[in-house]
Amino acid sequence: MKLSNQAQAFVLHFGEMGSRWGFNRTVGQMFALLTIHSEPLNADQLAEALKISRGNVSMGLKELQAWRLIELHHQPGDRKDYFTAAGSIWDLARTVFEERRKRELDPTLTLLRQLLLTDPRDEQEAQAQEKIQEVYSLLEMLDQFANTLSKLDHKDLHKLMKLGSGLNKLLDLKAGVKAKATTKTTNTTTTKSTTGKKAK
Amino acid sequence: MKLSNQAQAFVLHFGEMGSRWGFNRTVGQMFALLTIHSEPLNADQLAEALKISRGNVSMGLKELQAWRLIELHHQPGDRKDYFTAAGSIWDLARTVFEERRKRELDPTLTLLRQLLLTDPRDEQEAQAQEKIQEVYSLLEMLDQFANTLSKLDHKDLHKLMKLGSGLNKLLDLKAGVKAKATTKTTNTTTTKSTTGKKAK
DNA sequence: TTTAACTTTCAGAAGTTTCTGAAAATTGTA
DNA sequence: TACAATTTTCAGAAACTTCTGAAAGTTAAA
Repeated sequence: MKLSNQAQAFVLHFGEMGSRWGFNRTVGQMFALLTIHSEPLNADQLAEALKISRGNVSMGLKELQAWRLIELHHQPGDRKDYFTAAGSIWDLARTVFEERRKRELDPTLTLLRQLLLTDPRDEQEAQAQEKIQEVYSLLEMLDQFANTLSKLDHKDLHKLMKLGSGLNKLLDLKAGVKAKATTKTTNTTTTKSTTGKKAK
Repeated sequence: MKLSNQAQAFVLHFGEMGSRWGFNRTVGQMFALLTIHSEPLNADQLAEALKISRGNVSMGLKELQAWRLIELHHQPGDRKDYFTAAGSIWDLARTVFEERRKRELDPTLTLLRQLLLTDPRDEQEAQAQEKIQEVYSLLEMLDQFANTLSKLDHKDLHKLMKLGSGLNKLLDLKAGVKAKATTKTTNTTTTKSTTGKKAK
């Protein structure tokens, strides 16, 4: 398994960034590699390509399975386990999204809900309670929003893409007036579609 | 500085979660404390309340300032620096959001854009390129979306909250009467989940 | 059965991040 | 200016995370 420069750069970058998205460097690399490589890969291939130990690969695969980001396959006449990324890019992004929501947002909401149940004992606590309520409202909104987003299918996603930065317009549309033209000119960075081909 | 149970719970939780949102435990705690405490606090008070060293507080404050999440104040006749959270909860959330986008999404978009410039040298690379294009499209969409969201003011936010999970309706609304010819096949792949416990 | 092909586990090593506290730097007042 | 109040820095210690590789475990086929 020799990686092209392209694949190498992609994989290394997702290793660094991966830690931001909830998994460690090698898990991020493994996921990136399984994502750009269309053929299934086995543990030895991953270990060789990423130059990491076999044991590390085993642990990484376990974690990626816990995240439901990879799928196990078998090749006829070969006892090795082969893996691919589970589903389309959008499926993967959605899974990461959803999983993080479960892990990061839900526990916080649970705690805040609990804190809001006890009555404040003095002025100080009353003010704190108010802040907690605000945080709670915001996070709950985010949670619902994420929930809705993650339920969208591929088609809806494309609609949303086409709307682009038109969210403002949508808000106006739904809410009626709002004449206050804040001149929010969302400057849309234009993609240079280099490949010519429209992405599959 | 003695924290109420309520404050204690809030602060500790945000310490744990904070690391997910891009800063470390104590920075998360400091931020949480400054957020629920309505009065400005100085470095010594933070150190005492959170039981951490003075030096650590200094570093944490520096980081919070870099994130533009806190504000410096002075009390007449007191040379100490006092800090409060910068703005409303929504302002804070937006700042965190925006800052993370800059740090996490933008570098990735830059890299992917670069990768898309070089022509694939074989079939394998062509397929990889396609995947990269897909990832790029998705992330760019997210980026624009986040960008739009972070520009919404408090009022728009409340509208959005009221819409709640009505995003679907909005999508239908905007896209015309496109009949539901597309049956939503929401869950595509069901992984054979061995769902082991997360490794210790 | 037994064996060989393969995967998983886990103790300790290596690497990384965070924290402390004493010393250095900065600042305001007299 | 001198000094005291305050903040910042940073070397090393402590805490935490990740990685390796040998050994244990599992499985399929002979």
